Amino acid sequence: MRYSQAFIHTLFEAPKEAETPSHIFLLRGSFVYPLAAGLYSLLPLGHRAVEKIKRIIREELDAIGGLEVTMPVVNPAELWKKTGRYFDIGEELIRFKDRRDREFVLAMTHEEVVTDMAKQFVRSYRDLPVMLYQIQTKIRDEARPRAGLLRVREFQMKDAYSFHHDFEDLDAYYPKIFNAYLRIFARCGLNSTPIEADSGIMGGSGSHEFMLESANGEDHFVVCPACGYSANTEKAVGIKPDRTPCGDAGVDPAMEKVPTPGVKTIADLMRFFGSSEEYFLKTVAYVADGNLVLAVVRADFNVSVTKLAGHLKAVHLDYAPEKTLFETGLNAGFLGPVGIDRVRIVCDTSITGSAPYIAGANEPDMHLKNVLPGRDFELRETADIAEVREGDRCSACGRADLQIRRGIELGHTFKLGTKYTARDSMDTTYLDDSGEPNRVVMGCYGIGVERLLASVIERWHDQAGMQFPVTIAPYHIIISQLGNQPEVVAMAQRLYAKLGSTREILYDDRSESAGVKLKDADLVGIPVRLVVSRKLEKTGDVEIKIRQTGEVRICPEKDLEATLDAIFKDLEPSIENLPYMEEKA
RNA sequence: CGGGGCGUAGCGCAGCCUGGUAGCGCACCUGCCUUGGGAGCAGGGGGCCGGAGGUUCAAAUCCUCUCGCCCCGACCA
Repeated sequence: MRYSQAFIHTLFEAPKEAETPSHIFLLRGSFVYPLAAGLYSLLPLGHRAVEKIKRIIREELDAIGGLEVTMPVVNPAELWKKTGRYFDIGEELIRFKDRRDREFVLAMTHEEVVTDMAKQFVRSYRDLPVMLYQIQTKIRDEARPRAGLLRVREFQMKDAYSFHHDFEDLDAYYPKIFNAYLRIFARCGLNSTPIEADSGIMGGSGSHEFMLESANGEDHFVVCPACGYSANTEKAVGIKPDRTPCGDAGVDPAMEKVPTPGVKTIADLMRFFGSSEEYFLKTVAYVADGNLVLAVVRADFNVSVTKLAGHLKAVHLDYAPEKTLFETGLNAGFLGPVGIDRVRIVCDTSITGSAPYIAGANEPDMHLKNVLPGRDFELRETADIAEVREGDRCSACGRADLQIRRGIELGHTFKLGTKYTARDSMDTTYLDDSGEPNRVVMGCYGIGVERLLASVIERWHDQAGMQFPVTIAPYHIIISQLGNQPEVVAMAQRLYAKLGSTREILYDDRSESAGVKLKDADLVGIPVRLVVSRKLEKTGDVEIKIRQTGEVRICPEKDLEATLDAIFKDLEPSIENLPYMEEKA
């Protein structure tokens, strides 16, 4: 492709809304064009890169028996009502009516549609297992799109669904998809970290998120440097250290009411009482599916909304409005577990009866000192509902302290089980070899395609621009023709014609100055740059520059093809030595 | 949804406080010239100053309301 015809319009300065590297370079490099918040057009360069990613995904999924389909984005609301998601999902799901007043939704994933398909066609155990996937537009009215392509409202997602005889069959299949994911990301040039993820209210027997460690990620996960345990902070469990003892051992003074006018926050209380965080109980009020719940943690911890929701099996969980508290006779800022009998109280496992705490007295401007769990209030319901912290000891091996990392979620694999095939959902069964009906068991697996492109740029860039891996670069080689002397032009065109039969070439034929051409070549990140200039033409040489390493070599034109073959072989990302999951035969 | 910031040419910005002919750099077009790191000279096109209402002889500028965009947080099948 000649640059002059390629619809590439790079920007010298980035639009001011762009802050993360991928966002800046995608805009500057003429890969994407914003239409509205979280809505982007893919320009030719961006489109080509995305198509390459999709090709890699298809190759890997086809290799494990996946069958590609395409399902509609517009779904009848009825289907979503059947599974309950119509009611469970908030404003993120776009709902509308057609001209005949029928209700529809714009699909954010396709569990309903694909299960409907399976219900129709899967009759016999002979039809299972089967894995169907698609690469299709997904629509989500995100509350806050951000960072260019990292979080958007309309995007292409590879979503895959597998159907199985039973959980054993799903368990046997799961490593295949897990390993395919590792290969997909590796082939795109990314070192992904699979972490244990929260499987939400569905319970389920397993879920992994594939993370790219990145300062611009929005997710947090823990890793144990000793045993390799890694999990989303929403799910991760650390060992909660005991408190340092204080007061006289064996003496448990009686509970005592202390006036604390206007002292509401833990920070204020620490100043007031002169004690550290771990001697306070932090009580937070939530409304879980319409019911008031108090969550109590030791104050050096924070409540994990995900863990609490999981424990309560709640679909909707939110902070309780102050009005609700007031109506129940409770006071924000002075909440505590003592003397409450009508409201459900969940205590974190960090709370033990071994020593007293300071807690809210449930009346305005009052706190209680020397509150002993078990004595002054009942520890009726205890669960791990606290967020893991950096430095908590690993609960898997007990040998090292957990580290918290930031990352971008590249993909998610999930043993769904029977949430969608259950009788009260899509009621999907098959007949086994003895003619008995059995429930189909499912898995689902997603990858955000444009996010993957943005992630590659987050990982592979420098000051000057993007540094694409050869596997997903929009072009393999850019020929920068410096000068317009007839010999130089002839040489550039000769290379363009010759190399074009085996590789994708972007031939910069513009009459721009040398500086502009070289800067643009760096910006758009084509992995190999060939420079043709007057000086080089005289000696019959071509300059080769490798974008990722910056390595430059001068190569005689006659050796060019062999040299490039070796270079490209070298640049191919490896899929060896990944943290593969063992596959059963 | 809460907090903060910003809307003036495709992009980056000045002008606004103190009302009076809408500007600069880059990009774009024409010509000459030039080709190893965002050249040079000359000429040129491009604006409902986000929108609506108000104050005023007069509004990019002052007032009110609205819409949009970005960042932080909340939320995220």
